Amino acid sequence: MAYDFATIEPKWQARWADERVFNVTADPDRPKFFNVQMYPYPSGEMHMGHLRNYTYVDLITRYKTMRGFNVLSPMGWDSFGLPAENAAIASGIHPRIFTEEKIQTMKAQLKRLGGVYDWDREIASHTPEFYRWDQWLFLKLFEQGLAYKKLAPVNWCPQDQTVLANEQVVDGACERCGTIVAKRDLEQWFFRITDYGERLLNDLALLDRWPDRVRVMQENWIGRSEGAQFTIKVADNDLSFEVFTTRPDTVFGMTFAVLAPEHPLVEALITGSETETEAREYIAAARRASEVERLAEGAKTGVFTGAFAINPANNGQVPIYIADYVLLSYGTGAIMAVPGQDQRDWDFAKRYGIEIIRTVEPPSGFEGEPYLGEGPVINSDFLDGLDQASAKKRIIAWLEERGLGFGKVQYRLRDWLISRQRYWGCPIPIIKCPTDGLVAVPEADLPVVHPDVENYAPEGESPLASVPEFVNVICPVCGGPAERETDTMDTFVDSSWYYLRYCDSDNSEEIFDPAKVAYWMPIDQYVGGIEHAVLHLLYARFITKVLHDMGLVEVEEPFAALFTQGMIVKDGAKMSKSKGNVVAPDDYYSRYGADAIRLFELFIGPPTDDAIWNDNGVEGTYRFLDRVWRIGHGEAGIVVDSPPSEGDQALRAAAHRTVKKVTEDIDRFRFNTAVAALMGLTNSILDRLRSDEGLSRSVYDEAYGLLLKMLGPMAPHVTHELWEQTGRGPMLALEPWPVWDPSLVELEEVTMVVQVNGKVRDRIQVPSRISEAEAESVALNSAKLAPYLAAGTIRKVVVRTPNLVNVVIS
RNA sequence: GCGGGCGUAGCCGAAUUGGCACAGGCGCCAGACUUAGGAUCUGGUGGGUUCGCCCAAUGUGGGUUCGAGUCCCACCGCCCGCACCA
Repeated sequence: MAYDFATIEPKWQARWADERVFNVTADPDRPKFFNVQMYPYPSGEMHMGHLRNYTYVDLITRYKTMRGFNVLSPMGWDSFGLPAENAAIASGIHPRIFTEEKIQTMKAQLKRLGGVYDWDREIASHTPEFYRWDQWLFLKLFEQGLAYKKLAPVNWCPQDQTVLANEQVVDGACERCGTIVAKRDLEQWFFRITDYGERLLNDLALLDRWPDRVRVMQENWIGRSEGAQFTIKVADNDLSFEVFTTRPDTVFGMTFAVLAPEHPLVEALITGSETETEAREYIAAARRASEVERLAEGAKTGVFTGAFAINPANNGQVPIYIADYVLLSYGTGAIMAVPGQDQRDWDFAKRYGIEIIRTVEPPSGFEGEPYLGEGPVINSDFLDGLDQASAKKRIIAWLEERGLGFGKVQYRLRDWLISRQRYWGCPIPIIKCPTDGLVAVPEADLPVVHPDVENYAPEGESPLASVPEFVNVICPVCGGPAERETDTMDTFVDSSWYYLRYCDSDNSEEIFDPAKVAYWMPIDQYVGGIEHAVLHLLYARFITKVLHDMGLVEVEEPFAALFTQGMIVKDGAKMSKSKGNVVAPDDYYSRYGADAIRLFELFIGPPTDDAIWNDNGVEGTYRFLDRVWRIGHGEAGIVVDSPPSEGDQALRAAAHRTVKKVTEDIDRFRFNTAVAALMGLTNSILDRLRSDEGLSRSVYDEAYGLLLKMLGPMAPHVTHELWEQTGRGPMLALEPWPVWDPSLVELEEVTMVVQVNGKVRDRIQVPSRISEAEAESVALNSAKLAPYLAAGTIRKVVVRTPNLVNVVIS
């Protein structure tokens, strides 16, 4: 009879909760394990793709618990954000009501899957109890000058009616809604993450249990480059501009200079020049162009300003151009152009007939085009003959001696734009006073609770601005009338520190107790999607370092180990509501139960890889669990009260080998092969049960007990029920993880392969401790080898005990 | 363009170190049970076979090696990241 998961599942879910099996407190006497999944946005919709992650995290919680760790596995909700707000605009329902309903739905789904968390520590970022500390954190950054407001050209999403951080712009489009972003000059709040750029880069080396590709992505994003910055004077007037270059060694090859169209000096240079009209048209066109068009690599175009620059190295005069291939936002927004050693400058010089001077000797036979490789410096006065590294040092020293420039490290990383013109986010705790400027809300007045509004739709500014009772306030410094900041914070601010709050979630006096954080941090296993490789994960590292510097957090890095799981793909696309290819779990729950779903999620493929959904897969794992059930209920064969046969002994050894295999596979995140190994063990038990002599009770009890324990974290409901029903104990989750007997794992006898010239010609059972000489002798005496050996002369015998002998003949 | 990864059966995949290629599952075929089967169970599932075995095979072509899915080179295809960053 098929097992009754519909009864078993609620029973055990209730017991885990009622007996508080997975609720924990800091205990310095026990090794801790802090297991966290990136807290989800409460969309309310959970499909098979989501369940994969939750299954992994729950498996780790249960496995590490059985391994003796004090495991903290909390859950929370990234519950501010646009979907709730957009739903509110559409329906008029308050985003809080909408969000809290979704949270309840998702929580029920997690419980239905059998996920166990310390729910006492549940947090939700939209609650004043949580966002109060967002605001507190903001004030701490503000005090230190790490939060500041400035007028800057920023990314504006016309669809969402809000600004976006650089990290949220993908290929020139809003990463949320795909709308092409526009540039706007706006006063916005920034976090000074660039102050931490070097540390964020260097400390990537500490993250040896992160995927390489995530580290590489962060490295690229931070984008460190070494070079020099120096001043270039404009001929015939007092103007000058700064340039940054990574190739100061090629300065003698500068044959023109380029300013970005938005560069502040441009106006002065073109006014009254013979190319003024042309230049103004070019600048206007560049401003009109979208980011995507600007970034599309194509023909290098530009306009001569009519002005000339003086090369500080040799005082030669070169033309100054405006060109949109130079970006205002990187470096100084102006470059020295050296076509001999730079492809872009070469393209531009060719187009406009500008002189090209090589300053690096290309290898003989090198044809055309800029030379980017190493070679002796030429045409460069006192640098001639040097290699590139020496020339760089020499020219930087030369510039520094004369006060013309200096060596510089440049980062691609920009400050983090954190203000948003939306309703459903944490209010920024700042008061704008006509007398005192930007004033911090006193800590005692936190939280700045965000008010109800009539209309959620953003219209260029935050909906909070439409609430006079909220906006109008007394300045805490001068007591005069003032106005509140109405922007809200990027939700990535919340997620940059939420995991710390899990350590002390109901603290109403401080953001957290540093002692509790010291016990639990760092997170031993962090699990989430690759899409956060440079967003959340970089911000969280930054904020952790800030809190470390404030003395609140001991660790410098929050996530000791990172696992990024693959997606579930169906019909060639990631499972998502918008693609219309989601597989909802409901049918599978009612037909096969939670354990079969979990097991298939584990089995579907290597956890790091995307996996293709298979409609029949859950049925397969269900069949497997049903076999396990029938074995436990004596429906699958015969258990006999007699001493173990040879076959039984082999099964016992196989069971111990499986313990080793499964333990090692879980430790290295190879859940798919761990499940396969358990299926293999089950098949082996069935073989013995169905054998003519039956399976001896002692071996059956041991092997089946091991199977249940190993399967426990994967398919917890059915295994807990079987554990209890077969009288093994009251709570499988609290049993210790099994250990394998090394003497059993090592086989007594192995099959030795005997090859002739690399082809398998015989297989011989030999003792696993066979000596090389014996192995060779056994192999050469093989009757099956005789005809081959007779046909030639033995040249060599390669022996790899105990697995293989290869006889080379000719 | 730069950087990284991948390519194994009809499908998903396994193969810690260079050492028996394809574990486990899906699908398919046959049989059992059955009023029935889209349930369940059993067996099979590259080709050939005198049933002992033999042969072929890890995208393509080369190389190193006694031995290559694994290492090296070139090519083909797919995926990911970065990309006018000076």
